[in-house]
Amino acid sequence: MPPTLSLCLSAQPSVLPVVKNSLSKFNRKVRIEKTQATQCKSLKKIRHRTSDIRHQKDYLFHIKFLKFAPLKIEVIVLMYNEYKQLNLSQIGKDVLEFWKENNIFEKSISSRPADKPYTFYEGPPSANGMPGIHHVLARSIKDIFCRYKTLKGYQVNRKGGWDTHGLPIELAVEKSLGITKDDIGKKISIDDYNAACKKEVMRYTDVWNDLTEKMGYWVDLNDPYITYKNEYIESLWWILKQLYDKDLLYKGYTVQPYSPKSGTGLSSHELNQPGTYKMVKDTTIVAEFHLKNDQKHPLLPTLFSEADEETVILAWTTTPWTLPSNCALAVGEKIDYVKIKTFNQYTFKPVSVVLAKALVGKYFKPEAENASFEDYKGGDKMIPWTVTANFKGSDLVGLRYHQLMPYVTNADLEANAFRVIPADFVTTEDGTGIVHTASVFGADDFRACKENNVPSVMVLDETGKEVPLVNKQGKFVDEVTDFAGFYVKEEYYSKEEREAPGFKATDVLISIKLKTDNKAFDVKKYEHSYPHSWRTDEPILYYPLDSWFIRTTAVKDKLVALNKTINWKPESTGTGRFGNWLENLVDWNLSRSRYWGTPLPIWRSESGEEKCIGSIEELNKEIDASAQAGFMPKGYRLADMHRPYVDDVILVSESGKKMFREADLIDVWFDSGAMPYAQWHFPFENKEEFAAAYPADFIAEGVDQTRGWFFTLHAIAVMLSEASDEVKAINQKIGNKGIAFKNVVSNGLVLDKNGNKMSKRLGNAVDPFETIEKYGADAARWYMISNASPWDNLKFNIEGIDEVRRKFFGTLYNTYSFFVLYANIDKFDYSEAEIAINDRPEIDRWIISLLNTLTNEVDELYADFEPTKATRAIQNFVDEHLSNWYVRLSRRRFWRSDSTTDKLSAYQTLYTCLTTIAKLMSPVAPFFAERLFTDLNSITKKESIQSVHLADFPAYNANLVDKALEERMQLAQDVSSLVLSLRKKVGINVRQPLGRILLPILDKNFKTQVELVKELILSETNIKTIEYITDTAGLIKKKIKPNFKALGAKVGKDMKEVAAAITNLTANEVATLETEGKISILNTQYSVLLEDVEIIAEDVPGWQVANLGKLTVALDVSISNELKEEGISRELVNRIQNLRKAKNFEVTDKISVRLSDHPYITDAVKNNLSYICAEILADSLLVDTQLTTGDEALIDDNKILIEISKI
RNA sequence: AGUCCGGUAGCUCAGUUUGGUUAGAGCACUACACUGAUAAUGUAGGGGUCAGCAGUUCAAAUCUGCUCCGGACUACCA
Repeated sequence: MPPTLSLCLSAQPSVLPVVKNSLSKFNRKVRIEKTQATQCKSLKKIRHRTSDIRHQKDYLFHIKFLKFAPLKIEVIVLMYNEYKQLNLSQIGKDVLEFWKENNIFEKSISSRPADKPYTFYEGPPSANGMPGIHHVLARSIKDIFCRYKTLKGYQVNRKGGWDTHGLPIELAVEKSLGITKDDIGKKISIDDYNAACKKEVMRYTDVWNDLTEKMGYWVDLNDPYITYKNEYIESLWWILKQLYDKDLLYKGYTVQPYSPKSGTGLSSHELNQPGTYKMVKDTTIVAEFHLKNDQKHPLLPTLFSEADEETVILAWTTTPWTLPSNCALAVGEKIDYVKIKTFNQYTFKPVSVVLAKALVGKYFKPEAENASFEDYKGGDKMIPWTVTANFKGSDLVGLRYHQLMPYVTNADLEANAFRVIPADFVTTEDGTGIVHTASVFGADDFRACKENNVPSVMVLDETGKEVPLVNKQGKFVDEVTDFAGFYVKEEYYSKEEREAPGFKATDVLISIKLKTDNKAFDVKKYEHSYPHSWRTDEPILYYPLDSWFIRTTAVKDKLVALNKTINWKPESTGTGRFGNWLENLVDWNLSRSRYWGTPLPIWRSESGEEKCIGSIEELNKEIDASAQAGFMPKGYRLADMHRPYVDDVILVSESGKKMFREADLIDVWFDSGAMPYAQWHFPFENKEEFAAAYPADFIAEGVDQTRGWFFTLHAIAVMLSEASDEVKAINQKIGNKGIAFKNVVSNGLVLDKNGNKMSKRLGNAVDPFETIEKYGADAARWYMISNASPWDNLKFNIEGIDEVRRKFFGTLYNTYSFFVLYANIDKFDYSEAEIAINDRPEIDRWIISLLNTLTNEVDELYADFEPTKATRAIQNFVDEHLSNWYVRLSRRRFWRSDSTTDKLSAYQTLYTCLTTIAKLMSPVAPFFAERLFTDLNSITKKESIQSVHLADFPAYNANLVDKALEERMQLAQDVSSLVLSLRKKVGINVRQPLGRILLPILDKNFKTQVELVKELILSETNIKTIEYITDTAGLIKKKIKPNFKALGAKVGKDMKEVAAAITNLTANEVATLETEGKISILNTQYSVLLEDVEIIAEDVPGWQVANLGKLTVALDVSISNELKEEGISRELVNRIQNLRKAKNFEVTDKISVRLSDHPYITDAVKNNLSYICAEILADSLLVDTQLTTGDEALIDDNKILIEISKI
């Protein structure tokens, strides 16, 4: 708001004209706002200088009239805000207040039509950790495009949200309460535990809200969705039921990391905790799998080429305890394998082994190759060997072998297991190039076996259920007779047991047995990294567990196809990382064995009857039925859908049996992926709101969410587009094929300035609050956006923010300051009629042309989600064009223009530039843009909007774009730059006028162009005239350069010769080429045309010459007497202006001047008197031979005295 | 290990899609100039094995292959 000038007057209303008249001395337009009686005495203090006003925020004057009755008058002074210096941090705070007081965010939504929505989904943050600087980046990106679309006239609702479930919260609670999972239900009730989770999850809500506000992120925090709310969970249940009903939700078996000590599965997230992978020394075995010699297989004659030959396949394992469960051997189809005849080192029996060719050297000594087999005696160190066959992995596929450790077998196994299968994960880096596969103890193994229909080695437990050979405590089952009850991992035994004499690890016992049985080829200790449970510190097992899955593979093709309709920024993430991931999609494992999450709404009876509940209403009905059957209290209602309460609900099956809830929770990613529906409590409420906000036009998150939120959003949307009639109907209505979002920006990481990941531990994390407080949110945002594309990692350097502040905001602020300095003096308030574009001078039309080009460019870049390029374009315009050229050249027009039209044109043009820039930059720097815009608009009231964020995006007017003008202005800049550079070279400064410059003309257009910008060049460089010469005068020395691109196609490999020939053309030959348009070279082998070369005027002999590309400028450096005097006059003006400034005169003060008499300057002063007086605003200038007072000044080493005084 | 991104001046980044011979900008540094935009501005300068190697080509920062380094995600394996 403009500052208020309060006047306390003792006056009758009739005195108002007098007051107004007095106020006019402030040189300001005034508007009287209101009057009020008060006590005052005289009018003395009204004679304040304008400069006092300019730098003050509040103006309170106690003006006293003696004669009249008391009267208070509040006066608004119409003037633009001026600032002593740029303080982005303060601007941020002020603007924030302004937004709050005036509800600007709400207005930015309500002022746009509801039938033109632009839908944004907020990926919910988890408020159980402190926000970091990377959140500022991520949220800036979200904010930018929402603000941009608002400017483009869309209504952009942004519902906030909180992600509240999941392991990090459980961990934090356990840490703060000092408990472990085992204590839940013992030391602490599950009730209290859940309450603690709810509290924990919103722990930093205030901090987050504070950051959201301070960084200028506009999102609706009043009514956020919260994933732990019953309504939210109910929507999730509804979705799950839709899937369940279409058989897309099923119970299956999968291999997961498992901790036997704590009896729970671990997520991959838990395995990625620091310190879980440790180096351990394990007993490893290369086992011999004896091939059956009575099978039918094409390779059999090769494998058993000799009578009684015992042929085995070698496979290595670091987990010998899995060998009893071996069910297949995996080979790489493209890998080369060999059969080698040799002896077993433990039993000394002859054997033929199969292994990868590349790994032979690992097991066989080169010097023993083809050694004598007859001379070998058991125990010899040199074991002879010889290669007897070669084949590919694909040749081995299908071979059957004898079960290695036949504790458990059955007909299915005998028929379908114990054979060689192909697998893509097999390498020849380690082992033998053949992988021992125990399907239930390895994820890869499990998958490979499934693909090849290999059954697992399992036993039936007491309930008749199939279980692996290792139980959940990590011990072998009874069926593995030799090792029954033994822990498979040494670490599971107690310390005492391990230290007891004669203790041997199970892996060691297994090796001994295999050695004895002639089934071990090699046994060694091997050190490798292996995952451990972060909770118990013991090695984990990969173990098969029951899990609930979503059958995403059923819609894989649709997922892939629809992904191609999504606009990914950057594209490579969508096609590469995300696309490949979809191509290799597996079913989504939804189960988690935890407490704090969304419970799976499935109840089962012991006999396998199942019910999936899709709403609270449905649940209540079932509870009532169950109460009827006596399983539940009558009228029971579930108050909180979390565990343990939900587990108390027992339902009744069709056959009247008790049904208990499946204990699992669902993956928290399902929570966030379901937000399009659950945030509206769809389909139970808000159906219209949902339909109006589906799918999202735009989402943005970190690239780490590719397989997180981006995937779950996509997967759920596609699944529902198939499974839910409600969603199908809405999709049909809005023409959605089944996607959840149309545009997605995946942003990279924020690293520290050395490229390291930020972490509290390393102490290199940047505090966002500190940064915003110190530099302002705008500078931080602008820096992060302009410095690197959102998807590239950002090396965050605090100095870069400072640079942005100085370089961009500083320049823009200076431009604004420059504008208001003169606009306030001239009372420019844009009340005058708009000057027609054609009546504006060249330079105004030029900057307006560029401004329109910029507007168009920035519009396109924002629309294409390229904020970095947009900011760079704006920055370049402000620095290069607006400040460094337009303002610099137009300076005089503002403070001393002979023509009022010209001056007005300058004001209007610069005003337009500033307000347009404010709008263009407002999505990225919302605070500064707001201040810039309102500071200008509040005075002119040109636009009837309260905030820049309520503006329309500047319209692009193609008619205002004049490419020829832009080109010739570039020419003017280039010529000026060359002249200034020549002046520098010869040491003649710009104040000394010079007579002429010479421009060689290369084409007709050139002269026309230059003529139009001639005045700008002349005034910028202080030159009197431009002359043109053509080569006909023979004054120009030319240089000819081959145009390689044009010649390349023509001469191909003779390029070197041709280039040399062209470069060596004589001046005459060049002239011939120019006049005739072609010339033959290399004995007429080639004919060179004008477009094949570039000819530039390189030099004008005898002149000072400079080149830039094709442009050449020659400068006449001779100085006539007249020019010299003019130069001296300018020096004098300069000294006097310095004095004015030193004496703190106002820019507008008129002065009188007296000079001492000095022969060096007297004539110059005489001959340029009117010029000098006009420049320095002098009413009189006297040369006074008697002058002894005044200030000394030096002009070209001549000392003079100058005395100036205000009139 | 796989997939993806990146490696250009001391620093931050353009340029690579479509190959063209002196590889640019800003910051920083050095020198000079300017002094009514002045905690501003202008001019000039130094500074590069375009990560490395090999190939294609008359010509490679740009295309191809391999390698190295950094990062992310996924997987974690005999």
